Amino acid sequence: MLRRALNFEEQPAIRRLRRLAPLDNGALIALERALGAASRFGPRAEIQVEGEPMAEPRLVVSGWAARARMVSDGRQQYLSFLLPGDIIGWCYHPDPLASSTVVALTDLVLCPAPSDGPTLHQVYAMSRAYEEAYLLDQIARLGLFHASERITSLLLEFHERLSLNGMAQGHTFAVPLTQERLADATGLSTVHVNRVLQQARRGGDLVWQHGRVTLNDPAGLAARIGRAPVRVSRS
Amino acid sequence: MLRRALNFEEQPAIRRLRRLAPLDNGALIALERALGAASRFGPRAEIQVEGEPMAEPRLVVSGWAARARMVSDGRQQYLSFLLPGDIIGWCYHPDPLASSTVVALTDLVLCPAPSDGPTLHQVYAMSRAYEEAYLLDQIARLGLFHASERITSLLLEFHERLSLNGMAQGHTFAVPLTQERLADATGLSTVHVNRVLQQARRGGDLVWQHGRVTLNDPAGLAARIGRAPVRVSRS
DNA sequence: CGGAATTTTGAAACCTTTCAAATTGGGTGG
DNA sequence: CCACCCAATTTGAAAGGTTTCAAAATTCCG
Repeated sequence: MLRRALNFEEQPAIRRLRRLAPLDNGALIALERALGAASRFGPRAEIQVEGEPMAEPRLVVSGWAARARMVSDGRQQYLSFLLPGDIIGWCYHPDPLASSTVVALTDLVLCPAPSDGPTLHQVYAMSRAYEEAYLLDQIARLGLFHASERITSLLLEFHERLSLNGMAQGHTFAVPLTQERLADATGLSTVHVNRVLQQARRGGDLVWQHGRVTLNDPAGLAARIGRAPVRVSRS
Repeated sequence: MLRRALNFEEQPAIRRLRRLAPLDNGALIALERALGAASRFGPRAEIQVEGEPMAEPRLVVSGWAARARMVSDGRQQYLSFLLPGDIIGWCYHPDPLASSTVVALTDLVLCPAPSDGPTLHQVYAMSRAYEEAYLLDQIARLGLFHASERITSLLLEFHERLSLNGMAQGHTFAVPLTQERLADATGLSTVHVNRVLQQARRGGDLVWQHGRVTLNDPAGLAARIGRAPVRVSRS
């Protein structure tokens, strides 16, 4: 039992939630119980479909997903990424319709997001604020940046978020995305993503091998594109 | 008194809020009182600054504002537009920091957003949901669309929103933006916005004169770019 | 080991930006 | 009411970044 509890608190999802706001015992118990009701999805599974009623809110336990908009000719734009510890479908109004499709990018484990008590509401509110801030970053990325800056900026976001939930090892972290998906996120063509990535590697900015990325100088890259860490609350 | 009350309900801001959710008498009274405490800003006034603590939530009574990200070299990207009836700074977590700068684009009148009772909370939740949906649209616009589609898409958004709050007359509505600002919103250069707009006029898609836009066939334009009206709730 | 998915390459076409200058338009003061 | 000025729009030409298409090379997985 003790072992299990320990393991529980080391889960990236729980780590993230704890960093957003202090969790009391009741919240931790509710979360541990919710984890027991987790369900599993394969890559390309659609967790939520744009325009359809939203399901109950869920917590990403492990794996990556993306919010996406698709257009008729098959192209798609990733709006944001959902990583372990992120919340899907938390809503403040009745009868909500999904404003985006959510698709699993890897094997994905979700569990119900327990909503007992004000502590968890607090945490979800923080989570929501971060989510919105990253949406704004994504707009600035697409509207203001060139190809290589877009990719740098997105990788820095991954690094920041994966550091928060304990999934980064220093400047290294797993990115389970193909270049095609990176293109869907950055509004570029796959071919161009490939070329820009090669240039970044040759320039010594990063190493990308076997699904793992190492940013050689995250702070330097951030400075180069004028990026500051995302903050949503004073405390 | 009766006259005043009538005028009150015809304000675009109030019209919008009423469409989001039914307002009970208490809410209407609170709103009318809040309008009495309105304050006025000139173009370029900064209502909120990215990274600084957020002020109390406010309601846009009249005029246009934009949420923006700026970079050091003076360029800026508009993230979204704030029109009469929109809410600025409504937040669900404590000690919030602004994740974007809000700047007045015209003469702007704001009033405190009253927060008495569940009715108004409901309305603000709906407003928030729309705001997020339009942010997602903006991402898709920048990531997926070509110049002319971006502009069309944005004008359709304006038309939709200004219809909701009663500020559109059929297919015609005021757009108090210069081409330079349209460029800031669409991630294009001013020069290119100019050329695309000329083409749209010559193609008979729209008329833009004296700050007023007429879309000759909104539904046709929407179909051309695959746009559906934004919906956030089933009801 | 074989087959599918992913990454890589080349060259040409395309869209968009940049720069600089001319033109138009709107508002102000004389 | 006209002259003037500043802001906004318009124009041209050249440079630049990105896409497209098609095919080759590589990697991954069963």
